[in-house]
Amino acid sequence: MELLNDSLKQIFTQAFCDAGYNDDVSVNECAIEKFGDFQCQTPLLLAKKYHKAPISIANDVVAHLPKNRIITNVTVANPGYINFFIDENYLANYLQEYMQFIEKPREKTNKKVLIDYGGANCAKPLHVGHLRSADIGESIKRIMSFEGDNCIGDVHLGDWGLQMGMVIYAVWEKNPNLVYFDENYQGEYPKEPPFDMEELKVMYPNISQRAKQDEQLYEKVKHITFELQNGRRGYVALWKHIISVSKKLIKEDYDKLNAHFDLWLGESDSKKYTDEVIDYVINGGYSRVSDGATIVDVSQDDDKAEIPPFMLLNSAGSVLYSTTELATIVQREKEFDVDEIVYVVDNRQELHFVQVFRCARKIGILKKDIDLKFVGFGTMNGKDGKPYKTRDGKAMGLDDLLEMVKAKAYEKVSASKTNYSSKEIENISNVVAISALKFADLCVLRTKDLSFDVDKFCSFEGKTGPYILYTITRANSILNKVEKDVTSFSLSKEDRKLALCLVKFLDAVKTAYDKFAPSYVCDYAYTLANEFNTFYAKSSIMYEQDETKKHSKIILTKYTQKMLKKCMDLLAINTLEKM
RNA sequence: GGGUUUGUAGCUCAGUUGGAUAGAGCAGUGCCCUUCUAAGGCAAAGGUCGGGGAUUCGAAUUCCUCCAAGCCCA
Repeated sequence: MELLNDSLKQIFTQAFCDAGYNDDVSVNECAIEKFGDFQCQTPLLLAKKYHKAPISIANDVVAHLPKNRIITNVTVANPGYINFFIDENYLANYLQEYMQFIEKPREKTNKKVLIDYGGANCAKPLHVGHLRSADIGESIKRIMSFEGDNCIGDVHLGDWGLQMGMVIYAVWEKNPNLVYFDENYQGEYPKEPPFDMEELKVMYPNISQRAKQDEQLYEKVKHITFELQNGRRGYVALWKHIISVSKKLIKEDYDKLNAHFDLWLGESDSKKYTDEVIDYVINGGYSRVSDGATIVDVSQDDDKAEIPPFMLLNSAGSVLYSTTELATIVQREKEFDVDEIVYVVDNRQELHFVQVFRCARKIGILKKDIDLKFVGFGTMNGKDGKPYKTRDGKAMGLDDLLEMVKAKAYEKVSASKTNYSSKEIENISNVVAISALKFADLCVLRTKDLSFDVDKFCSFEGKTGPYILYTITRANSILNKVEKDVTSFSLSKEDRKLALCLVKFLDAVKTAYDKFAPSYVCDYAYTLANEFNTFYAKSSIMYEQDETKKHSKIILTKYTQKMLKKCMDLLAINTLEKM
């Protein structure tokens, strides 16, 4: 279908052309509502080029506007704006077509995108820092899919670090007689892990805490990790158990946030490509040795400041985080044949990724020109402006936060609605809590740091997730009480604002797509909900006497409900039928 | 020290390639539930857009400079 923006642009381009101005024309929303739905500011931009007053250009153009059924009530305002409204009959038809159009799946783009947005560490519980990556990444994946890209989400677990050594130590401490610790053991290791999920949960925090004060313990853990990475059989077997139990735990947490990954790979999975990468770099002559470390220079002439070299191997000859990252890119090309990789990670990692990306390009290890995108997000800060920590200096656990918000929601639901069963109250408060949390996280522009504030996440009024959910339930409530299959539709003056808002959905999604920023979808959802609530308060729908008017209002209600659900789906936030 | 990001209402944040009167939410004020869910609606109030300079018909937006903070690298 031809979108309104394109039609408008076409009409104005024609008019400018006929009036003798062969230029790029743009049409945007009118800044002042009473003057029009849209406006064209192009005369202001052309004044200099044609040495003419913008107002006279505007008048010229208006005189040449081609006949059409879209634009009405055109006016020219100083110093040279062309303001106009959209014809209501046209809008009514357009809206109906539009609602059908967005239901249909987009044409596929042939672009295969891998989105890296988990980053949880095995054996460590998720904390508030993981919230943004999961929320933003999942939404970006859905937005890109909506626009037709073929998306794969990878959790990219941290499964190769010191925390693994800590857990192995904890297992040893509990039972040093297990076969995993017998160096002479040659046989098969047990299939069942020697611990369950609940036990695993406390192992890392316990040892981590103690290792901070106990240097001997810390050294032991480091040694275990070293032995694990060098392939000690018993440790590797135990490590596999830790990974599998850990994945279940982590999946539970991500499920709560509605973040669903297609791939459950970790840092260790790219291990098989690291030797190849190292050979490629060294034999290709791309590296040099500096202070014992093997590095690759990645600075460019046009850099304002010198970008530090990419480090392939440290002075001890060990593989580094950056090397693993490079190997992961190679893995993603070989195994998944991706065209683009999107990294949804904390802004603070930008330099690291710039080095990795540059190194990958410089050494030419990739077969095709993969688009490597750093999509950084701001840090969750405490009220002091520094990365958020609880009183005992730790990042707040995701579970603790969830419980707090849920308790607040529970209080609210059970206080206001007495006729709900306890099960319903439980379910409603759960969905409300998650929506509050996710929406608060998503509605701030991705790149900005955001201040962590429990009260904000617990707020259910105003520009919040629950407000959107509430609006949907209000619409549902009406739709459940009226005749549903109405078809006659015409727009009255008072309802045109809601209709105009509905047809802006695709613009919002497009912006979100271009900027990798779900906040534009949040913004749109809020504006639409707000518009609907105004419409709701102003007019009685069930009791409307005029049949045509009533039918039209029902259809608008249905459209709004659908659209809001669609937005929430793109944000990966669950909605409710009633609350 | 180098780089980078940010500074907009009391607080948290929007602000399209420079455009008309800088917008929301929260907090606070005043209204609106015998009609569809008041987690709502309406109205008013709240601003030297960090300071100063430059560019021009026109700057929160571009440039320069200074101030303050965060982050990364050393």
